[in-house]
Amino acid sequence: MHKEITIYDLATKLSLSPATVSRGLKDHHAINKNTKKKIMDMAEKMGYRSNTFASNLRKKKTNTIGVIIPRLNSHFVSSVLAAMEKVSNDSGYNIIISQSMEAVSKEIVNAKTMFDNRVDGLLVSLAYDTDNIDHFEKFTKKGIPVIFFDRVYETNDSVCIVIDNFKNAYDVTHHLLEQGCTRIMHITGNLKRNVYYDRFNGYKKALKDAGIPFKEELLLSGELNEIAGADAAEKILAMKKLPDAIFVSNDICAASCMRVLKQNGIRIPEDIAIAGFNNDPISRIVEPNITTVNYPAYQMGEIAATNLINHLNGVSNIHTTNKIVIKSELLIRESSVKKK
Amino acid sequence: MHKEITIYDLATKLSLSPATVSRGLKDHHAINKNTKKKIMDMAEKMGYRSNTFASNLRKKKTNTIGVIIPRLNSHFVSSVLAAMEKVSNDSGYNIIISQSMEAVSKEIVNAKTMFDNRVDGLLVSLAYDTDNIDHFEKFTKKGIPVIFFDRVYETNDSVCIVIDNFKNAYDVTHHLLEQGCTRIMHITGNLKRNVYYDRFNGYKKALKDAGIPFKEELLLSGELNEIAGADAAEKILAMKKLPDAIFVSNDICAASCMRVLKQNGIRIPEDIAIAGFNNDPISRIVEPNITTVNYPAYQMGEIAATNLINHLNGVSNIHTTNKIVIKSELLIRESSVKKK
DNA sequence: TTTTAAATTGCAACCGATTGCATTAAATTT
DNA sequence: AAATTTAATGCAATCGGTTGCAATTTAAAA
Repeated sequence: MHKEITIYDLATKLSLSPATVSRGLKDHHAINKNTKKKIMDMAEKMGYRSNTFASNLRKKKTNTIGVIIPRLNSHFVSSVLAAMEKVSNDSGYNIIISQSMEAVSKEIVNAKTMFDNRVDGLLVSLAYDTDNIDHFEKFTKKGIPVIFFDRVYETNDSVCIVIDNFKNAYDVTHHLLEQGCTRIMHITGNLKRNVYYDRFNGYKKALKDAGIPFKEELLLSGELNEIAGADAAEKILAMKKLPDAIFVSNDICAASCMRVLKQNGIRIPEDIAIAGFNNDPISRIVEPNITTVNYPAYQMGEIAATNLINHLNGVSNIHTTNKIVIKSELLIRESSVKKK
Repeated sequence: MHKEITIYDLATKLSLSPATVSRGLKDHHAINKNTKKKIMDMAEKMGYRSNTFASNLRKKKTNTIGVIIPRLNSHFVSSVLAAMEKVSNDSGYNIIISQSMEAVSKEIVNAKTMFDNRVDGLLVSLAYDTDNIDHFEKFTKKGIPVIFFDRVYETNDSVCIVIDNFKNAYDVTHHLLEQGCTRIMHITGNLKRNVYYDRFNGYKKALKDAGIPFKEELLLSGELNEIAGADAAEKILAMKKLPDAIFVSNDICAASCMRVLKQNGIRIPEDIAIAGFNNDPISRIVEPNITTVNYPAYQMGEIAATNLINHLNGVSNIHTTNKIVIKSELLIRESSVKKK
């Protein structure tokens, strides 16, 4: 357990002032080349490492980005985080992650922690039941940039990165209609949440445009996991009149639902066509492959992090941006195509 | 953008010394109850928030745990991280995450960053090609605890948290043998890595115990993703003599492989039995369900983080521990059971 | 050669919380 | 009433790097 080397040690060793050493280490223009070299070499030799706190304390900057996500349990979230981590890391930023566990209450606590930890910026995907973003106000008030992605809450001054959920859902529904389906069920999440709300509206609009009335009984809103998928299937099987298509807002749930349906003798897509959302790997592996919407998660993470960092570095200003919509598209696969 | 409130501001306002305020805020015993109350109230009222850096600088502690993982792209890693985040968060620790992208070179850089960021402790799952852990020496030299999990490197003084890969693989293979399979293929990852190496040995041992010689041609070592699974299937289909069982070291890969085999008319498990590893959700959704090994990822994350934090808090000492083996077990499902 | 400008380096005051030790006031004991 | 504890608070140094401004040295211009 050696003693930690500081710039003072280097300064003494080199008969220089700590100020010069400090500047030399960060390649300050006013320091002589040779002096710089000497400083660098000595730092290397003595195993010097900069003390982040001292630096942060003085500079009032942490080089840390906070990320708040609902839950770390899906391929989608993993991909987003993977991208954020990569971008941040490449730019010398660290990320600290916390899960709201889908609850505003926890989200509020997380936000406070991030605030107290003085993150330089924040990337947030909201919890299920978050219906206002007051708990992020203190950030903006202090000039700390906050970017929402995927699960967002749009206001005049919030910055959001999303896909066009309305359009995608419209496209999915439209596609199912084209296959001749008329009794299309929609299984989705909490309608308070923009993503599910928008998709629901896209679904309704497509029905309306096709002259088909929306039926309450064909809407199922709840969790969107494996278990919920199986439960949904049971409910469907118990219906008097079966749907001829199901549009699920999430692939895992869709796959699980499909599985139970198949086990009960329902043929996919002949009896019931199925479409999911996200392009989760599972959608490509189950049989039949599930028609879905390609949600560019990695790209979304990349864009969110890049924009935040560029803003922090003064390269660009996100406050001039209100919303970034990432391209996403329908992927038609076997589960929804009714052969002639 | 208000000015930040410090203990000096509080001190002035209350006509106390900063020292008293500092102690009062952390409930120091030598401070009068009423004084404490006054301090707390004023802190609340003025919107004081402690400056972590100043505190860290002084205390030489960051309350931050570093996590290095190969890649954030699997259900397994997500679950581990989810648990680590939860445990850390509940104990007032932050976690910073970085991905080695399966490369030692990056892992070394990540370790350095973590080191320079003065993490209080480190949780690591090694990259594909890491074959020594010298880059973590500086941590242990400084008394910073490092715990390896899943992908570990065992030495006398490293602390590892693992499952019994050898036994699990033995069990899987044994089970396949019991089903009457004799030509059992093994698809796995880089054999340099303990997990794959151990599984491979478990597989070989089971064969040996059954009096079946190991055949090089039945071993396929490479990546273990969706694409690799499909590729493996193609290779298998091209074999002169097909295997009658496949033991894949990863469910995603197994599912993908199975899918291609099925598309080519191979019946699972009749023609070829299949077993995977991890109990990824996908193994429960594809048809047939894949026999696999239940890898308690969440629990592993929990145990790793808990042990580290307990050590940091002086509740226990991990250095007396060498290895923790978590219980895991074979889950027999349709993909491997040859009906009579 | 003198003046002026440019290149280097140093001084010293921060940034905000923590803590060993000293001091003062109040409570107990003798 | 004097001596001894105990309780409560303050002093001041410390953690290590940063940065505005001054000082010094060196090079270029007059």
